Amino acid sequence: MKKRIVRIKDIAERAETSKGTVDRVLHNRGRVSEEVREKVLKIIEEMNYEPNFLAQSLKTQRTYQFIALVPDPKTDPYWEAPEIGLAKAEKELRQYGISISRFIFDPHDEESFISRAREATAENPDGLLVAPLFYKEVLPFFKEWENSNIPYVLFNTQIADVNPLCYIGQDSYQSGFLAAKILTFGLPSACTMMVLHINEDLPNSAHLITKEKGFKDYFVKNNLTDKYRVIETEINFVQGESFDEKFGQIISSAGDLKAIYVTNSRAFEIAGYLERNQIKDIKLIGYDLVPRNIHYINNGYIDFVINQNPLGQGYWGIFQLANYLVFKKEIAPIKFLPLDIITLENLEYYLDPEQ
Amino acid sequence: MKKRIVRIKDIAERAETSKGTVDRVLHNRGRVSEEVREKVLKIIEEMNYEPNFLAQSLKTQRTYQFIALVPDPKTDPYWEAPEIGLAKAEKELRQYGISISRFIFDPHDEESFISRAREATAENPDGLLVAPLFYKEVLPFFKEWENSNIPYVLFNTQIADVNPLCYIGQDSYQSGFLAAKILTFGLPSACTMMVLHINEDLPNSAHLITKEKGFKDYFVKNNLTDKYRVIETEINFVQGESFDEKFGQIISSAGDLKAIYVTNSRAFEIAGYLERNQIKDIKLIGYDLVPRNIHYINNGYIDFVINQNPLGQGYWGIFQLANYLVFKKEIAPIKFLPLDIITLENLEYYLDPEQ
DNA sequence: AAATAATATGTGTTCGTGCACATTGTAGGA
DNA sequence: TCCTACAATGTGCACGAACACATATTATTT
Repeated sequence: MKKRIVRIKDIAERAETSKGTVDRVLHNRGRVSEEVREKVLKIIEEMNYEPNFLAQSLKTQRTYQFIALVPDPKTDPYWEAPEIGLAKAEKELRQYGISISRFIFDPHDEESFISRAREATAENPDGLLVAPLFYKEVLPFFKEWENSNIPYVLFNTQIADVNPLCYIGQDSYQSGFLAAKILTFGLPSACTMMVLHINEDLPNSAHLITKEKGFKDYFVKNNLTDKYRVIETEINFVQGESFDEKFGQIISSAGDLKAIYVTNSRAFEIAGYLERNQIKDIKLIGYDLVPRNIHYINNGYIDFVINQNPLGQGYWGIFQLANYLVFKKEIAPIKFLPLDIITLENLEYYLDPEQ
Repeated sequence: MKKRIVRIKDIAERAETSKGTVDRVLHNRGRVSEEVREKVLKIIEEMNYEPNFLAQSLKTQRTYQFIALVPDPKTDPYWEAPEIGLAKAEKELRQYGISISRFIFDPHDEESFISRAREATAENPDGLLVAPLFYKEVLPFFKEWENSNIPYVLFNTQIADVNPLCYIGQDSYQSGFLAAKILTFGLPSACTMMVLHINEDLPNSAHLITKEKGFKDYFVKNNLTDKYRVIETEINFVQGESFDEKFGQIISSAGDLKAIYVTNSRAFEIAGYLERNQIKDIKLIGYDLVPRNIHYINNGYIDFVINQNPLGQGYWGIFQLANYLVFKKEIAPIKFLPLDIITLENLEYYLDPEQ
């Protein structure tokens, strides 16, 4: 069952022509009579020719510059993970001539995003990976990139009605829906649950609203609105201010509160509060394996987190660009990463970055 | 920041010698004076030479034959998934000269395993991927493979005190532990839980015993033995026999039964029973996304499954062989795949085989 | 000292592809 | 009829590594 590799030379022989001509047919370089062209195409089909990727890549020595337009990891530990994924992809893809430049912006500063995006565009890269945190600000760049035919991959934040090469991330709606399911599973009796947005600029964060909607819809779709009361709260945690006092008031006015669903990776703020006040009968669910969340999973104040796999988002984002540009694969426009449910007992298996 | 690729020729120039000599140093082919050898090695180090994998692979045209010694998918749908993973790895690795032969055995017949393993060994492959279901029978083959220096990767069933290239699969103990956690989370009140082994030859299935131990230990370690009663049952489901009657008796004699933990992928047998008898207050947790389990997750009779990611096991198994033999990477001796918790609300994201 | 053996080092071809360049073929204009 | 223009086709080199083979250098024997 030894599969003989079909080479350009083999095709040329069968077609009674030379490898130059076959090459011209393969790459549509013209200067081939229609008659020969068809004959060669037919034989290519028949012999099931597949270009030898190794030889191709060795010969052309083509290099690809990708740019990752991502938030500064120093501002929020969440953004450390995509960088790890980027680095992993970079390492694996270097031998194919792919290099990745980072253009780092401040996730709380639109202006910094705009100037970094300008710089990135000026570099005229072969592909872009973008965390499009600022909806309004990023739109004109999409246009620009489309005009210059630069494929761009979006991750973390899904944006409707644009045409990226693909989106990589989670289904925000469904992740809210899942959070509701888990909490309901653990709280068979009627109670109050809270959706909590911490330190977020909500009008600019459509995906958080989508999570909240998914969470609330779970109760509607399962006819549980009479049993559970869902309240929504926003809170800003400012260093130095008395968070505990502020949040204590919120809790005491919330009635029979038994569960809190934090829509971003800052569940550790609440876990800290619960620990300081020795509150053990409020279930807490949040997002992401950032170090402080891991700490509170380990000591039991966070019950579950949903892993958004930010590492995988960075990794797959770059890989999709490579798949498209280098390996010429078809790319599905959306790659939803799984909604991993993580709790103390399966935590450690998600910490291995090798995965 | 353009990284100039370092070639053998570059090293030869810097060392004032020829590429032939550098090549001899690189491959320890001898016939090089100690003096030159050291100089070349030093320069290789200095210039940070990394062989161009593409050129290497193109030139050598080395082919690798891997053999997958796996159970017949026709006997149990669980075994369909590793085959999909194998096929995926095969496709990605074909261009590196890797081919995979399947040696399929009957998972209920030791003899068929032995004869397939004999045949596989006789082929003298470059690497083996084995599901070592039969502990006693597989041991002598490990010896043989080690003597012939054939690396072998184990998956699905972990075996102690042998030296595979690596093991790929789950931590059975921890998965039982996790199952107990989930059920306890959903059942805050005291009740009885059942560990159920369906159609299994227990003495030959150490990993199922390990799961059971993990499950039971959860209650011990969390001081819950007074609250929850855990019972253990084995049942064989034979086509045609009245399963419902047999199982009905088991249930009714079990007292306040509120949860069943099925240790293999056959939770669907119980789900079917629960559906036929319209029992809705028994939580059911099992393993794996086989089609019939998916069916019962969708209609609510299975609450959770833990995904053993059999597809990933096949995929990674082959990839580890390739990483070791072809890409010369270091291989960690154990690769535990995550304990994915799957329920209706996040099911679909685990069904995409592309992941 | 010359012949031979043994060791050390250098050169050239090959893998499959892409592309530059060389060659052949043919039609049309002088 | 010869020359030119241009389309059609063929040839050869390069990419980086591996290996066979050729050549140079030194050591050993006669």
